[in-house]
Amino acid sequence: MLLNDDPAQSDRTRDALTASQLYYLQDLTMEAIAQELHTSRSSVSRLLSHARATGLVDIQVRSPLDAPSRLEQEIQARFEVTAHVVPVPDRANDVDRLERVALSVARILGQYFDSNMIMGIAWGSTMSAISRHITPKPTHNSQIVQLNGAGNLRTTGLGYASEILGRFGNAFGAHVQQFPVPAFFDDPATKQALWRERSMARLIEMQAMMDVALFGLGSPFSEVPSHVYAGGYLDPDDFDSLSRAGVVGDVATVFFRADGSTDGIPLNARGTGPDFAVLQKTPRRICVVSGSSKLPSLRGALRANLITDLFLDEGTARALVSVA
Amino acid sequence: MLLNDDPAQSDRTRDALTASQLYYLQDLTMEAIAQELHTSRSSVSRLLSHARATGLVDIQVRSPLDAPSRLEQEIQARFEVTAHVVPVPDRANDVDRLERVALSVARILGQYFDSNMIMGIAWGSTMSAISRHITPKPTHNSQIVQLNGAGNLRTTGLGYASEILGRFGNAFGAHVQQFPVPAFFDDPATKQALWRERSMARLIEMQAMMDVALFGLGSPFSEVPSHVYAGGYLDPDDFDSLSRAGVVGDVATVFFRADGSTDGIPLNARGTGPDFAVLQKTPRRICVVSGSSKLPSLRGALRANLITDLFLDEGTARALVSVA
DNA sequence: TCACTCCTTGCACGTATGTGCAATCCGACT
DNA sequence: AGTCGGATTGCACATACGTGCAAGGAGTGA
Repeated sequence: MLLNDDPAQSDRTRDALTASQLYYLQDLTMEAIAQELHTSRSSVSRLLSHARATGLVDIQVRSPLDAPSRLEQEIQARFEVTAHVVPVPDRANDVDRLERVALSVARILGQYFDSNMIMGIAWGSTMSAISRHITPKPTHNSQIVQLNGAGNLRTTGLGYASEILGRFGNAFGAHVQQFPVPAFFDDPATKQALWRERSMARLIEMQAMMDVALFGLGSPFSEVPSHVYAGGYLDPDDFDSLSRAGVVGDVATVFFRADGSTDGIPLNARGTGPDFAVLQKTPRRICVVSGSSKLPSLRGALRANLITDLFLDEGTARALVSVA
Repeated sequence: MLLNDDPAQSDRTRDALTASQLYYLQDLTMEAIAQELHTSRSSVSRLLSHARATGLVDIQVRSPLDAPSRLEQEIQARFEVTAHVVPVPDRANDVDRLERVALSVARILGQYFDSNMIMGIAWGSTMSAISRHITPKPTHNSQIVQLNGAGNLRTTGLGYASEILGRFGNAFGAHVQQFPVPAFFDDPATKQALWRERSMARLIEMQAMMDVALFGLGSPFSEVPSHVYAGGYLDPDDFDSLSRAGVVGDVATVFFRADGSTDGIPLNARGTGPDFAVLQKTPRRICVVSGSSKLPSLRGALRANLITDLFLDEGTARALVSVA
């Protein structure tokens, strides 16, 4: 679970460190570094890639705090969340868009997570994309908690969700707490019963102690349905039920309406995601959104006060503030 | 004094920020960025240079804390200071060596200085080299204090020292407190008198409140004499006096012996640097050394407990620990 | 000891990046 | 309006960099 405890890697890491110092702190060329390290230039190139990929070298882009973009300022003013607008050309398709937002988040995420922290994470296409790109950062005594179950009629969901979880845990050297339950129970009573088990209670308790929550948004009725809605988690009856209840989206499979309310939505009694009350107590709640099809969902999440830090692509940001 | 208050720069800075995000967070090529920004690739290259030079982009090389080099560990163990060994090939000449150590320090310095802090800085060839390369970092309500006077028989020293001070102040957006006195008075009584002036007292008081001190080392009797010893600050009598007193070096024109003591060194009564007692109360005391000719001086400074963080080139580090 | 696999290295190539230079733009002063 | 200096731009070139590939090395198992 730890990062560099293989002693064989130690030499490589040391060289990577030296190369990084020479390259990034002293502006030598790779050629010159190769000479000092008695190796070839291409090896140095690879060493530096390695250094960046493992977080030995950390490149931050810091908005000089006085100059957040106009969009970011406006979002902050209107919704009281810290916005990070990711520049993405409007002509980009939804896949690129998601990928680019996820990549940016993955690079920045380390700034929000540190030793002795607990981070809750959801699953879905957004989280999956992020997980594939996180820049590692070594931490101690930290934990990753799964926010909601991932099993469905076809699979236990353990593979998919735990792959995501695992990448986060690995990148941060954190202990991973899986949540081995289906996304939705058939019978609410089963959920009630299971929740009383001590093993589950422990997990729920950890969720209540999260320092950071990281999640995307689901949007059931848009042209580009999210993972939950396409993955066999819900059947037609469920959709009807959501539709009748006026649901516009979900966070970690907890559904909400345009006004942010969740009460009386039947599916929530069977779902496994954390009550919004739990999320609202979490100090930092990072939401990642790409593509304006998620706008209605985003507005609802904002109304529900689920978000403290919002990452979104430029087009969606513009759309968000375009209405009075 | 502030960094980007020229509104004309604002566009450029915004573009630089966007380009940086695309380049460093999304791994686009400059070509692709040029298209998104509707400009030429070379302009993007220049924008990125600009972003790096102004600290918009911050590249850190973080030793994964479990892996300081053997040298760094040993220095830590033996002298109780945090060591940062800068890799420099042994065959490098003294000028390169100084330049490379200074460059490294200049890039890292921002990590030690923040808003609401006071940093005391000395002058000399080391400090000058550092000042020429500092990566800017915006801070608020911070101050740079000159540690010792710089005037000599030929000049008031204001030009040289204030150029260094100015670059630090500029890089951090900090207010600069100059110390407009000679490095050494002819008559100790003049110093006494001046120190009672309120304008001076205020400055001395600020020194006592420093959060960080940054200084190089002087070494009077080595083959490569430091700035103080070559710059017309001392006459032959002074040298004799230092020699007789067993002086091995100075910090901010305060002289000390091999055992770190300063008492009874006549020149100190006429010098303008801060008492070691003042330095010793400063939480962080960063010393930058390059070239093993400064070894005796460094040992003395270590004995005097003047240093909490030591930056030095690899050769000097090896020499430092080579003696039992 | 040999054969096999997996990992690392250097080479060669194509692409990406930095930079001198000339053209152009912009603001200022006459 | 006209002219001048300084800054900014794009081009073209030289250099620096990333990466597929084949060769070599280290480790493993028969």
